[in-house]
Amino acid sequence: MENVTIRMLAERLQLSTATISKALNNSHEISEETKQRVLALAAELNYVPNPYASSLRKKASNTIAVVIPEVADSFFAEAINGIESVAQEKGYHVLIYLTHESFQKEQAILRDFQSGRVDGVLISVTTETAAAQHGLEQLVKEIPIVFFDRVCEEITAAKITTDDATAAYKATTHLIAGGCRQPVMLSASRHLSISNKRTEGFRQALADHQLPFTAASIIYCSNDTIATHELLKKAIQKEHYDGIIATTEKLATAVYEAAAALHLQIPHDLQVIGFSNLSTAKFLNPSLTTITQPAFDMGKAAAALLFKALKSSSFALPEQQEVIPSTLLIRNSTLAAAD
Amino acid sequence: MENVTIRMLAERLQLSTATISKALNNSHEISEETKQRVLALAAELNYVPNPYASSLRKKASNTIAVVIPEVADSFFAEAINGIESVAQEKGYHVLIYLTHESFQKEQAILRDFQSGRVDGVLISVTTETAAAQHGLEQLVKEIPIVFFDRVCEEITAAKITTDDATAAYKATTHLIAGGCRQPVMLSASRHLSISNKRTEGFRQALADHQLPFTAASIIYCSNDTIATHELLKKAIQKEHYDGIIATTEKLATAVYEAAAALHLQIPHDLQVIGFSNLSTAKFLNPSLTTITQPAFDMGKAAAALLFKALKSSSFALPEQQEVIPSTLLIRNSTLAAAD
DNA sequence: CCGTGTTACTTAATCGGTTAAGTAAATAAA
DNA sequence: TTTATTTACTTAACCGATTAAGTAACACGG
Repeated sequence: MENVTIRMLAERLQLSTATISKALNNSHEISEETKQRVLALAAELNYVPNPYASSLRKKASNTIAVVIPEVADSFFAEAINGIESVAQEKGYHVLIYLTHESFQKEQAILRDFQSGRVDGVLISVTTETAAAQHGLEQLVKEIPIVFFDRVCEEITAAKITTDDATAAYKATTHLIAGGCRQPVMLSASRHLSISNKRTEGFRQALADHQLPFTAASIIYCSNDTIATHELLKKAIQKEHYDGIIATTEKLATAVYEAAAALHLQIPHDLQVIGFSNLSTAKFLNPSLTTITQPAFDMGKAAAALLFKALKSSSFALPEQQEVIPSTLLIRNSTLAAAD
Repeated sequence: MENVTIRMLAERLQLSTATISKALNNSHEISEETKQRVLALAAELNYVPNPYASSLRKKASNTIAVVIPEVADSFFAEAINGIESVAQEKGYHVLIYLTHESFQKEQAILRDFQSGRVDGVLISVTTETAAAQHGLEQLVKEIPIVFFDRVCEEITAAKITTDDATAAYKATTHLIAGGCRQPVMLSASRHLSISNKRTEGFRQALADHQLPFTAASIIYCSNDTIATHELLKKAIQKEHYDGIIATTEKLATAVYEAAAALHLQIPHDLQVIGFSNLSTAKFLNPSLTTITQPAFDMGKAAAALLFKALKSSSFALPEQQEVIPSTLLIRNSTLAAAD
């Protein structure tokens, strides 16, 4: 059986395709009676409109893109959840693209969006992304786009972030309160504003407690699990760190792995705080003190902002910013009590 | 600036749109020289073809849909990873739809696919889905579709599964070898073939070890976290289970939660095995013995199968089946040693 | 009774590509 | 030299919906 089209409905009912289209879109130009007849036949024949014909004509796809580094990170998984919940409610479709932290892939993906494939974009950039070289600047002007979590500092655009500097400051203070004198921060990128802000909060907390900030205070880790494991083991042995702030979920578990390999007891030999949304954090051995980001809400907020812009073109999207606070959840991988 | 179209290229080069189209598609009808001129101008003007125009005419969207219950489950997160890796390689786009275990949502989503929005579908059905009522039977005939993990037994269609019965049998045997005499299986559905197969493996293992299979041997849990928690606590207290097989990731952590609430020691009071892909399983307290499903590979296999069908229409997709084995990873939440 | 609106449609152009069918010129074969 | 074939294009239809513009029929106020 062929696909049912508007033309088929028109022929059956001896009406023009224009009438059918308008009837289906509940236009005031069409009589109640005709609308009923059209709707009835459409239901009977199981008519489903071709979205691409409609998109082509209307220049709107009812589709948004989500561009993220990976899904297997509970922050992004939860964020997708938030995004999808809003999109589904608004009748939008969600295309998903994984960059795997590759700036090249990210660029290729974004370039494609100039085709009009999507009405808007939600993006969390790769660790390699530095806004300068990027066509991002250009794209922001051409298509509604909302950055979330990993944003580009240099670009004027809509952004949903969490309070990274404050969170890092709190985490660091918490480590110090637990007796830590040699804290280190594991960072995933030198370029990302999110990383720099966390570094800033970390540095500030060290300064406020008269602890030195040196070259050894930050370790930049790659996305390569094995390399990171080796790097961590060597660094911990050499520098005798007594506290670690892991700024990504993967890095947090990497620390547990390294500690196990070096026979170090968490938290007595080494305190650990992770930026993580793992629902299993409290069941880890020992349970992991976390900076928990409001992933679901950030996803929702980003999507909501985007849809607001899509609805009214007069809405000045690029000026919107929102910061949703993270929470320090104190568990057994650190020593200080809650205050 | 307006979007660049094929017509604009045509006017600039004093050629017909047909020539431009063919040149861009590297048709043999076009001279090398003209192709170069077209490509050069396209690059210069940053031409990106409108996918919807092309989809409309070619009746192919270069897009697939992934329909799953949720993303915040590491099985599905990894599966998406596998799917996306294949899709990206083949130049396909991936639409994602979350059913949140709602059969109604699932139906609405699938119905939309009759519009031609996607060239193929990868689906893992909801816990509520029973094939019979479903329009699934119909859809399978109309559009290439591959079921993965949670399949519909009654439907003849392409399926990628893991060895659920065998895995459950192994898990049960392992519990029994550790001294368990009152094992219980936590199931997420009465309808799903995946659940029934696991039940079957469980039942068989009990029978082979002269243990009774009663109404209390299986607990059906809903998707409601709080209700599940209460249900679990009560059941464990009442029936004095000494071993639990949690058939979903969420249920595994729910068991840890319930055990903590009841002050039960895992594994001494209660052994636990989870069907789970959590990368943190080995860091849990105690580390969790898991049946680990090959999530990434199942995603890849499902996508590969789908693309094979999309490439050649003569390929008999509905007859394809593949079973990829799961692995029992023995850790500290159970007592028996590896054999 | 005439002009003005309103109602309920139809006609035809349009979105931006793709492709079957046609054509003119050049080349090869007979 | 004539016919057949190949090359490199063009023309125009088409995919399926949307929408600006047009129209016929009827109602209504003055």
